[in-house]
Amino acid sequence: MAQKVRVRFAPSPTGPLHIGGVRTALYNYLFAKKHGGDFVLRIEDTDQTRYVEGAEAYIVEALDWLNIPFDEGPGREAGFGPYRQSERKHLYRQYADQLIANGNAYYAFDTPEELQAQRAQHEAEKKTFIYNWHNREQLNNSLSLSEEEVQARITAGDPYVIRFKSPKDQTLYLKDIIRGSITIETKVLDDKVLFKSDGMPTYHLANIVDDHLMEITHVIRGEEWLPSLALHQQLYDAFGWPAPEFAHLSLILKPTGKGKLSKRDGDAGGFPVFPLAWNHPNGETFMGYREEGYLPAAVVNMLAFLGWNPGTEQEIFSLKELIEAFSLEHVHKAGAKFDPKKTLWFQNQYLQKEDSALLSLQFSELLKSKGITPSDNTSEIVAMIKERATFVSDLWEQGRFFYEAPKGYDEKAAKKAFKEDTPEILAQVIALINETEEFSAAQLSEKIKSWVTSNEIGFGKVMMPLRLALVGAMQGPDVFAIAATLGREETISRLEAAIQAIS
RNA sequence: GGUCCGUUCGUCUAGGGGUUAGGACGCCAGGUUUUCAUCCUGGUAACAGGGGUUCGAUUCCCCUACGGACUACCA
Repeated sequence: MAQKVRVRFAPSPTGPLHIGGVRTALYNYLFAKKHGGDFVLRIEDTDQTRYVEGAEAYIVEALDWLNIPFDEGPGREAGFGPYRQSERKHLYRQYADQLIANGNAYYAFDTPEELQAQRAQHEAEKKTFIYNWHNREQLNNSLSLSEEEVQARITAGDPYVIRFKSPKDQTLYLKDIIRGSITIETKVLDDKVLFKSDGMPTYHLANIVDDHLMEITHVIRGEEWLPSLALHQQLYDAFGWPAPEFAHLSLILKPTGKGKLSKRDGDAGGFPVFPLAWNHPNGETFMGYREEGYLPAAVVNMLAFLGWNPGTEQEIFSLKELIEAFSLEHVHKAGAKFDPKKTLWFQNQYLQKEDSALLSLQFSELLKSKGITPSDNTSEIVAMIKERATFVSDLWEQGRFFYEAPKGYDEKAAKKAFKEDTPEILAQVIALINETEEFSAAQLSEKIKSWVTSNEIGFGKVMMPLRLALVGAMQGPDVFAIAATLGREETISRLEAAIQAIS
């Protein structure tokens, strides 16, 4: 079959996109690109009551930030639109009618209250209420009522829904790319509502109609849809349409404890659960990977490996490599616990790979926010300290001594490094520095080291106070490199300050 | 409760009838760096349990346990 691969990501705009959703989008994207296909974004907003302002824009922005943009969707028309189900409203009714006409669906007049009462009663008797073959003749629908009465009630404007007529005795053999074959007896299925009394289709109907109309070839979605697969397959059959292939992704679980990852886990564990920060209209706020300083490629790489693996031992993958290596057959069946520590590791790997000049642009912004004018050599400074950082924001703690003289000295280190003879030694170092023609790390290193050796002073007595005087703590890159970057004048000034502080 | 899905180191996972059950994160130890981090080397640690099938099961089948999803005129 030479049909072009078309997949869709179909979120409901009820809030921000959680990383589980992001992963579903990512797998869809990777699959589409691997097969030279299209990645469609469809907004499933058939439930008007749950619509949240800004959610759709958030989804679009998140996918763009992550570099997994959709080819088609709201604002990116390609002949299959509109891409919001609310804008496709007029399409669905005729399909529901078609199913009634061919005997696969029926009208039901039961009110929500009546159904609620049925459920309550069944529960009291420890039974499960299922609306299907076993009781639909006793309920209020076009299967139990006469044709005249049905017509009369519809004409009178009685509210009704349209339900799928699930067959009694059929065994369904369903296929899932990840899970293999699944067997279902239709007698346990209920007659799902396809069309609501408010004139909107439910997810089930809209989903099948849209996937068919949009020529979707592969449905890659969350595991929560697995129980609906039987219905969906029956719907395709009832319409006489070829069904797409299905792949159900397992869920992302909490790092500790039981259950799936929820938006609250982020606050509890101190890690983001959303790609972008989100301010809910109701006042709730959630942090995002972008705002916490994660690189989008790191987030994508981490997410890709949550439930999938390439079958090799490589773990760092560019988006291009992911597309190349991705396959649904290698998606793990079991749910994966989310690991914030591993995410940090991915972030660290990507920061190290990031170009220092590029990072220095962001670091410069950070410096400005602290009232510091970035120097011309910011890029070289970043190159020196980035291996100690995981985020751009770490660069400040790792390199602040390049921009301001130490305000004090680490107590423990000072106790160890600053001795009685330290002022004398530092004074001699200053003298040495003044003699150095070219103030470079190499020259400085050469000069001071040979002086230490020939005078048998001991490296600890020189190097430790030197570092402490320049940095304020026992950390950072090579002391001579620091001194060279600081410049002759600043270096001497800091050494003099240290002498002052000790004496 | 019912239906469906799942179960390999603490975590993400590879493997798949005969392997010293491999890698990564984390953790621990050693080395390099006269600091710290990096880096390198090594270590720790797993086939949920019970029955089959088989010469042989971690791998195939069944049961149990545990985990998860679903069970709305939500998606």
